[in-house]
Amino acid sequence: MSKIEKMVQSITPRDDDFARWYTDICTRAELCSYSSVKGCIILRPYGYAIWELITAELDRRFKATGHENVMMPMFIPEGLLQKEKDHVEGFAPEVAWVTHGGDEQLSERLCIRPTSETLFCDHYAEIIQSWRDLPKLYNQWVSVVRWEKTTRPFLRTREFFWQEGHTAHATAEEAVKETLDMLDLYAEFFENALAIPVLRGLKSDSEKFAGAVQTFTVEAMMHDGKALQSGTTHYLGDGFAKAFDIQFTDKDNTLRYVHQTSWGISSRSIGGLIMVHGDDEGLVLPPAVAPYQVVVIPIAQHKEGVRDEAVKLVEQLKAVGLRVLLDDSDRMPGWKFSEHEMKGVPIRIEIGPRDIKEGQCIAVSRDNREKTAISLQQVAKEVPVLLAELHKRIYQRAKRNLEDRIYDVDDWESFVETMATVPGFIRAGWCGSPDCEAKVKEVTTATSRCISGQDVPECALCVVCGKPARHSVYWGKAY
RNA sequence: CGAGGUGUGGCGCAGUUGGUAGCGCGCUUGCUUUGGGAGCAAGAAGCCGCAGGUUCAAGUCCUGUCACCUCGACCA
Repeated sequence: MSKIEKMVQSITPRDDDFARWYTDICTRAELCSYSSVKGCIILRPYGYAIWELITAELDRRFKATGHENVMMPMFIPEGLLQKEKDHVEGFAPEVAWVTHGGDEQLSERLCIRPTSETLFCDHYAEIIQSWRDLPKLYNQWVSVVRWEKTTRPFLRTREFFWQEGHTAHATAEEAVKETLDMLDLYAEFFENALAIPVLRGLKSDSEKFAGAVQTFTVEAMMHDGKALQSGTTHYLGDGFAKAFDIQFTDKDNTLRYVHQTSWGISSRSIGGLIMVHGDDEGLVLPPAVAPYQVVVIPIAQHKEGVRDEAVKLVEQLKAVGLRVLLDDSDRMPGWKFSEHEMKGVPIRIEIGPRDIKEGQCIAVSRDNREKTAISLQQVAKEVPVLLAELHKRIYQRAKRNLEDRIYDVDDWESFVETMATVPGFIRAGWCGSPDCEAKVKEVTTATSRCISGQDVPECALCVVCGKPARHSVYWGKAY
């Protein structure tokens, strides 16, 4: 069997079967393994390292905007979950229950948190007395459980890892501002850390969070044109406060209910990274969340001086704060190239006897495989530039993919036709009626991804019923 | 929950009319190699998902059961 055949075998080509390509990358790049429980994955060291970098990037942003981390229990007593009517209706079908402690049946069953609004509310009712106690800007990094029927690594798992922010404010205005500020923070994170451009907007009533007044979302487009809801922020109003009796004495000595928000980003974002940037060679990681930003591969390292030069190179790069791996294993160089491409390492540096003679090394960018010869004295200066350029390139490529595949359509027939034949989003007017929205879903399987913040032109009509449009909506098929 | 499919070394698979398990990759050790997945040699590793049944004899046939996969349905 030829070498080329071997390489082709190792991973399903992206355009042949996107779904298989995706799961191939998950396992071949050693991000995760399937566990013995359906829908629960094992995050392997490489996958977990990416998640750690994602959490570090986000956590830094949360702290900088005044949020504090806490840790709530993982169990919610049934009675507590049921306090807010819409909330329990939304989540009840997919919660896992604990019914026994040892051999004894519990007097009240406990659900394993699918999300923690109820726990935070219960706690807030206890600790919030005065306007001086507000705002409460809490966040937690935990896993939650939702008993999904169809599961896929990272994209939809029964247990997943996330952060959930929960805040309580004295006024509605302040809570709404928090909701929008966090939406902006999420969008900035996706663009600057993950190099993923997003659309941000409001969810329709049928798509919003159970118990929320308004849900905002950042939606990303995957390489195959499907949408991935990547982060949501919810304005909860005072509905939870009333259900949980979270009141405070305001400056004018009257009792008021708090106004709340919640917001989350999950390990699903790793799935987004794969599906936005990956190619037939494997993963492509943006430098900010790459466990190794540079891999140094010595060629013929047993030869005089090669390993020493490689070690010096690594030290230079580490000294400027880069995450660097020296791959001095006894594999063949070609094997190492393929392996680190599979893992999405942004920059590979080759250094062999030939280069050392020239006083240089060869840097190869993962996304375009372009080779640059760099003088050994200049690596610490040049490599960060290459990393920044790579980030910019993969962001721009993803942005073109998003923008080129948004279609403006104003009649129902072309809407159905476009949705059936062309991958991507459709931007079209919507009257706001749930019936029209439901019809889109029924006929095309696409859903309203978000309502754009832009004003609707006077003349615009609902693409379904033809009545005057109240919103401009992005429609698409979603993961 | 409906329809279909698959369970055999770590992974991917073969196993014919029933006769007591094999291939590729990977793994271990040694030597030679090293600029796109190296070569040679010697090794280790499987009661064939589980439980019954038929048979002199079951990976293979029958019954039951469990798990997983695909497509639907479902999925704040």
